[in-house]
Amino acid sequence: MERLPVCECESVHQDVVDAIRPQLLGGDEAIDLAALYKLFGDGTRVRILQALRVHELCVCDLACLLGMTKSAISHQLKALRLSNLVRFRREGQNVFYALADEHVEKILDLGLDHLRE
Amino acid sequence: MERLPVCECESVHQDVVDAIRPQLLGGDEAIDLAALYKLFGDGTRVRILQALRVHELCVCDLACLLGMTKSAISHQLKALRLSNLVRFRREGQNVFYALADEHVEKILDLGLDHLRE
DNA sequence: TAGATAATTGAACAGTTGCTCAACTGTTCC
DNA sequence: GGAACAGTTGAGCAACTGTTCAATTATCTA
Repeated sequence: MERLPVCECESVHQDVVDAIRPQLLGGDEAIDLAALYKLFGDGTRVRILQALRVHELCVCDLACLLGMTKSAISHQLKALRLSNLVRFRREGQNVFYALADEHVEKILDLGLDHLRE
Repeated sequence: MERLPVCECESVHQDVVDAIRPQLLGGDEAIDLAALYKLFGDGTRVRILQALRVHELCVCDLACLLGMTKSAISHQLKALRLSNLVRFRREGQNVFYALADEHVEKILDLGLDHLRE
């Protein structure tokens, strides 16, 4: 546990800072949260997730839909898979992907709300 | 408007893909959404935003709280400012930052909900 | 079994990102 | 005015990211 935020300033509002400090996100928690949002922070991944809201899709479908190579799509799906944002099932030669839970949809909607003000 | 997603696959589920295509996010919209989430996709920025939920803070306070230089904090605040996630007011030598609206808090909460399952 | 297609993987490369450092602006106080 | 401090800015650099490419795995069919 690192803790020693030496401040370079003189007149900090010490009371407020001290009050906030215990409420701050732990280092790990901040990193986990950032890692989650990082996955939504790429145009390709966002379009994949948005497409999967409508219907489960195989890698081929997604590649076709987004006009990208299967390899590129597969790499992104792997990232989404590792963070449990999507789930998948194999059916013959195809692997179908779907959103893992409704949290993902809520996050997408909230972002779109903000953009559309 | 680019449109020519030639598919490298043979047996795509064409009906589903065609049905989804019009519902897909426009290129710009996907990029804007990703850009928004990208801002939440960094540990420093997330900690800044989380701190600002409690009380408005000056750059110095944030630097002290996070144990980082004022320069590093200021760079991140600039990014948050340019996307209207925070607002600021100058008071003497200090510049106080605060969350721009409650959308930001909602997004943070939704992410934390997901992490804590 | 061999051949075809779907999907995954790892290395490599260009582009991006976040911090540091030094220089600079803006405000207060003497 | 000038010193002191808060904050901003731009260049530079190391670390990270997303795509491409080539090779590989997995499944189906003949």
